[in-house]
This record gives sequence, C-alpha cells and structure tokens, in this order.
Amino acid sequence: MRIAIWNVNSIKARLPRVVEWLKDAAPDVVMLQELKCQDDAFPAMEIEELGYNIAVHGQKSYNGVAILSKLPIDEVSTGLAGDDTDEQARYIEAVIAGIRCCGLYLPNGNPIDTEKFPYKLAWMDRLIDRAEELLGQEECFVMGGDYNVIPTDDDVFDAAAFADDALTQPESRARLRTMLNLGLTDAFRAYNTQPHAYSYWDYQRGAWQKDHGLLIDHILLSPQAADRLVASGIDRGPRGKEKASDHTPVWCELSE
DNA sequence: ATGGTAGGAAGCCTA
Repeated sequence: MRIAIWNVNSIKARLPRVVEWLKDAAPDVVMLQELKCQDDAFPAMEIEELGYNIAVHGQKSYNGVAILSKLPIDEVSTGLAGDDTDEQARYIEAVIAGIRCCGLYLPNGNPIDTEKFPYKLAWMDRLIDRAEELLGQEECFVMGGDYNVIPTDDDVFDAAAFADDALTQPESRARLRTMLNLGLTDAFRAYNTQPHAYSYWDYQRGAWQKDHGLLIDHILLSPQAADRLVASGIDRGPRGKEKASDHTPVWCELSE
C-alpha cells in the first residue's frame, strides 16, 4: 500500500495539479494539508471520479486537512485532543485497511517571539500524547504531514539563515526527536541518507530553481507499520509544474 | 537592509 502526504496550499487553486498527480502516481492513500477551504467547498466530485473516498476536516481560509483513499475509510475522527479551545483544523485520523492514518498540519510557529511559537510547542506536546496513546495500543499507524520542523541543519539549504526560525528551534527539534525516541520511524530517512533532500521550496527568490529548500514534510511510522516499510521517497515532479504548490509529495510503501 | 511570491478574503493575514 502506497501512502503519500502533500501540502497542496489551497485545494481549490491546486485542483488541476492534484488531479493530474493522482492519475499519474495513483497512491492508495493521500493525506493532504492546507486545504484552505471549508468542508462544503472541497472539490469532492472531481476526486471521487478518480476512485477515491474522502474524509475532510476543513476551515475557511486557513489550515484544513483531508484523507483520500482508494480503499474504504473507517473510524474518521478530527481534531487533536488536549485543548478544547483549539479551533484550527490541523488533524484528522482514519483507519484504512487496518492501518490508522493520522494526517497533520503542524503549526508554523513564526515569529518565535509571539504566541504562535508556544502554540506550536503545545500542539507538538499534544501530538506526542496521541502517539504515546496509539503506541500503547500497539496499533499499526502512520503519522504524516507538514510537521513544520527541519530535523537537522542538513535538512535546510542555509542553516544560518534559519537560526531564528521556529522550524529549527531546539524546542521544535527536541519534540520531533521525542516522537522518534518513542519508537516511531521516519519513513524517508529509513531509505534515504543523503543530506539536503527537500520537500518544500519557497515561492520567493527563485528558491526552486536554486534548490533552496527545506525538509519539513515527514511520515512517521509505528513499529508495526515500520516492519512493513519497503520504500519511501520524495516526488519532486509536482513542484516543477505551473501553478505548483510550494510543497511536493512525500510517499512510503508498506507491504501487504 | 529589506523585500521578494502565493493564496484567500475582502481591503491584511498566513506562510
């Protein structure tokens, strides 16, 4: 089963790119981030026509996550436990063919001297709690999406330029490492060791043309899922197209 | 030293 993640930066603006990539790559499951639309505005028909079932957790203008699946989608739940006042649509879970698929759009957290940064860290703590809970149940699960964390200085084109960025702060990195230390496996890193492999390139300053990117989209696997991991990669194709998202898909393949 | 681009909403915010 091939599972992909993609921050599309508006599903409505990106629909032609998404449709073309779904036809081309034909992943079994796709977890989307940054839909930037409400549930009723999600272009469901165009995607269902390609043979996908859909679970959406949308929000007007900002955030929004979805799961697309060729196989039936069960046990959908939205939102991340731990803060009843949090109204941002950044988390969705569903069970597909016995695999719990957790799609997330982690807060960016910039600038770090505002309330946005503590919100990011608190959100990560809640994600860690959820991961611990699922690990305790010994479930086969995948936690993937835009983590908005650059794991190491080798995952950014210019570490010095990002020294004060929320994506590289020790507090952000420590929380991501905590998830790995709990026993989760970074799917991409299990099969790819080369530094400076990116999943995001800014629209500004010709970042794509210069390969000035960041690796911030990650797929973490529970031990039961990692046992089935046979391949993982980054599909740079979509980033080079017209009207591209600033992110490109990351994928992993689990054996049956 | 600052602004560059993209998207959505509605005449600024987020990234």
